[in-house]
Amino acid sequence: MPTRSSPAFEQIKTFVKAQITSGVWQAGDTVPSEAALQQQFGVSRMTVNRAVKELAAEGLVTRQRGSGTVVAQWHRISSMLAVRDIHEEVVERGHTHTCRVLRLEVVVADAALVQALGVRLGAPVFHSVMVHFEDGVAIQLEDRHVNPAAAPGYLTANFQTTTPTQYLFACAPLTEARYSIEAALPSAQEAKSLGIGRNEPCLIITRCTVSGAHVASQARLVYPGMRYSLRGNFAL
Amino acid sequence: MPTRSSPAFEQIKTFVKAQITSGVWQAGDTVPSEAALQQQFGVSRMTVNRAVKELAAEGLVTRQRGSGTVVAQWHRISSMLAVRDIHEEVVERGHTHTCRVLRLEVVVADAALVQALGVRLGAPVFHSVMVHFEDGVAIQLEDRHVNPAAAPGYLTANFQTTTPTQYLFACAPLTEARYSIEAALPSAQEAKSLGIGRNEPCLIITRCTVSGAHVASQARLVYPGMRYSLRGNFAL
DNA sequence: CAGTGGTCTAGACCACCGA
DNA sequence: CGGTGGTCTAGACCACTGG
Repeated sequence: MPTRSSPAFEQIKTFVKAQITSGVWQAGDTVPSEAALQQQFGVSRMTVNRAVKELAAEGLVTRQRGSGTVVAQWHRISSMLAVRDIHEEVVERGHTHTCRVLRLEVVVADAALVQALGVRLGAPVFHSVMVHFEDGVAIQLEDRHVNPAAAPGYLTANFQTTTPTQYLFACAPLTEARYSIEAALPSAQEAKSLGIGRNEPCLIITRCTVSGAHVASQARLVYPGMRYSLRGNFAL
Repeated sequence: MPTRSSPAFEQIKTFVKAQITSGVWQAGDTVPSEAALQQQFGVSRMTVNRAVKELAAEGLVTRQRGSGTVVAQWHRISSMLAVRDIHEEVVERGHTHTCRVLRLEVVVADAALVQALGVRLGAPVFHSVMVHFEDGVAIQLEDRHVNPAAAPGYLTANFQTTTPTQYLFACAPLTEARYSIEAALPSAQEAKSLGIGRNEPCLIITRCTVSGAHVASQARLVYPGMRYSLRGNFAL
């Protein structure tokens, strides 16, 4: 299966993976040392090191300087859950993305915003609410608060051609983000804006992005449960 | 020459990250070539290569053989969504995990199971339904179908001391998984088992795990929306 | 064509672990 | 102490890209 021209380090990785997935090497077993693999494959140690280092990064094995490499206890099957720009996502599916801006305003920071954005109580904060459509169907309501210090021109942006995510990325390079994913019912206002019933469960992503010293933005993204799901897969 | 405080390749990575997060290098800008960085830092090319290669793996830059390295258009906000064992998860939070088995039986494969598990129509399939409690509060209903070819002893396992996830990990090494996350209402039976209202939205994870040639198991995990959320964070 | 990244070598020194 | 992995060098050849 491995192509003849596949790099040596890939062949070593494939070999080790095969030993693990076939059960020849069980969880907890020690993997041959770099010196041993070097002999077995007739390559330099750097090449073996790269192969095993990458397997460790993938979580298949754990390494201990001085003691050795062992097959990881749990082959953690995991996958990158990426939080992406909605426009990109829709276009990638071959559909058309449109957007309707419902609010674009300045509000005064209350206690919750002080906590979330790190601004002073009563300080001005930008607020936008918009609905994103995929081929005309509402799939996301985006309720966002923006720290003016991170994006002073936010209110004058053209959100017909640029999404808030795109705009914020351009003027406040991302350094950190936190998010949570939960299921809940939409508020009456949200249900109306999305054109769904009040009792339709939604996937709600709350995302807080940090750019350098500022918390740039906090977004509440509401997805109708019937129209959206996150998917992912993973293979060894 | 390299400072003893941190490896040279880490210092190079830190430098490049700083240029990106501070906005000196914008998305789409080309990053200095390996030869240039090699000169700048006075290290060998292998060291520079490792640093930039890892940044590419992290998604901060994209590399094109022959043309060069550019700052990635979107800094993916992403996090590992791991397939984890619920018992581990609860214990890690310092709480007590208990489990009530509602069903443990053999069923006959219908069309949906044929599709999901790759068994023949009418073939026997193991089926288990259990509720997991965190400090006595129901947080997950696990409805699982298991391919007997992957875990012949499934029905005789003691699920008071071992979770299905643990059991399957041990006897069917994982090679592949697919999942989807969505928001939906529980079925009447599920609501009753979890002790929640029929109208309480739930986070539903459907997960299909593959071990070698077999699809080992398909699980439907129902989390009461009020009691569970997925969280993640990301930092450059 | 010259420049880029992808891979690889045959050494090397170091920090760490277990006996 | 010998064995392990972590890092690094100063070369090298290759495949690919661009002008």
